[in-house]
Amino acid sequence: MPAAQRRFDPDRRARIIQATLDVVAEHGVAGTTHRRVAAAADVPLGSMTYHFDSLDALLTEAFTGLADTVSARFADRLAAAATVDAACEAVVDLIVSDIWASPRTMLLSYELYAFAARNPPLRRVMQGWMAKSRAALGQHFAPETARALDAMIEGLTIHRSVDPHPAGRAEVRAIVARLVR
Amino acid sequence: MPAAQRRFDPDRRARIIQATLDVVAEHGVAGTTHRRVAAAADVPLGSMTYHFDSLDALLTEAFTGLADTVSARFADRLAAAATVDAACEAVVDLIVSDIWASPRTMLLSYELYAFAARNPPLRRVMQGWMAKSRAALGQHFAPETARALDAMIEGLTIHRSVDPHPAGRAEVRAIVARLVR
DNA sequence: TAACTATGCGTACATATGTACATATCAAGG
DNA sequence: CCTTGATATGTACATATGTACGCATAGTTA
Repeated sequence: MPAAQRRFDPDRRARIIQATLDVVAEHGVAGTTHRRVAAAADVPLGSMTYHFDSLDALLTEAFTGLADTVSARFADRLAAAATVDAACEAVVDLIVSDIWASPRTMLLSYELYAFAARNPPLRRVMQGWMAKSRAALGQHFAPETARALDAMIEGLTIHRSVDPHPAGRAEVRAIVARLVR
Repeated sequence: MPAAQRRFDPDRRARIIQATLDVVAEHGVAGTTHRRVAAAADVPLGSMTYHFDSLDALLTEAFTGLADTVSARFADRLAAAATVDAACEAVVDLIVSDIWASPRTMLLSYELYAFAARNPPLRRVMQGWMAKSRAALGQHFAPETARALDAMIEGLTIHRSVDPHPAGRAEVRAIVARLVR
C-alpha cells in the first residue's frame, strides 16, 4: 500500500462536514455520497467511515451545524438592534439581504426541512432553532408579534427565492410594520 | 416467460404517479427508486421505463401534478368565500386545518422545494403556483396584502409543522387580521 | 381465422454505492 | 532506540440501482 500523502490533518473532520454541505447544496441529499463528499473535502474514501458512523450520521451532524450557524447569525443580527425601529430594520434585512437569505442557504434549508422530517434528532434541532429565533425576536417584540414575524420571515424568504419579481425593501418594510404596529 | 398477470390496465400511468408521491412521502426523494415505486404501484419494474423516460422525468411529472392539485384546492377554498371576512376565515382554515396543511402535504412540499431548486421546469411550475395563489388572494385583498398573506400562509404552515405547541386558531386569526386591516 | 401491431413485461447488465477491514504511518513515552 | 496505541488509508465486496431490450400478448383488421 503506497504511503499516504497527508498524514497530519487535525481539521479533517470539520472539513468533511463543510464539504458535505457543499455537496448537498450542489447535488441535494439525493445526490450526496461518501465518494462525492470525500472528493470535495480532498480526503480519501476511508476517512469517511473512520470519522463518521454512516452517511446518515454525517448528514445529521452537518445539518445540525448548519442550523446552529444560521440560528446564531439570526440572533446576533437582532441582538445588535437597540430600539424597536432598529429591530424592525434588522428583520427587513434578514428577509431582503442576499447575505442572510442567500440562494445557497435557502437551498440547504429546503434540504434540511425534508431531511429533518424523517430524522427525530434533527426535528429537535429545528425546534430549538425556532425557539431561539422566537426568543431573539422576543427581546424587542411581544410574543404574538414575535411568532408572526418569525413566520413572516420564513414565508417571505422562501417566496422571494421563487418569485422572479420579489417584493422590494420598501414593501417588505411596510409588511413588517403591519405586523408590529 | 410466464404470462402476465394483468394485461389491460389503462390507469397504470396515473397510478404510478400517485405511488411515486407515496414513496417520496415515506422515503424522500433520496430514497425513491424505480423498484420501490413499482412495488407501491403494484406494477412490474419494466413498466417504469416504459411509461417514463427516466426517474427524474417521473419525479418531475409527479411533483408537477402535486403542485397543480394543491394549488387548485387553495384557489377553490378562496373562491368559495363571498366576503372579505369569509376570505379571512378561509385563510385561517388553510393555515390551521389538518386537511389543507396535512403532514403529508408539508413533507411533500419540502421535497418539492428542494427538488425544484435544481430542476428548471419545476421552478416554473412553482412560479405558476405562487402566481395562482396570489391571484386567488387578489380576488379579496389588495396586491400587497395578498403578497403578505401568501407568505404568511407559507411561514405559519411550516412553523406549525415543526412547533410542538403551534399557534391556535384564535392567534392565527389575530395575525391574519393584522395583515388585512 | 390468420396476420399485424401497439402495448406490456421479465430479465440482464454495467455501474455506483455503503461499509468493513487489513494494513500502514505517526507521535509520544519508556 | 523500541514499543504502543491512535489515527489514517487503500481496497475489496455484497448489494442496489437505472436502464435497455428481446419477447409475449391481446385487440384489430383483413
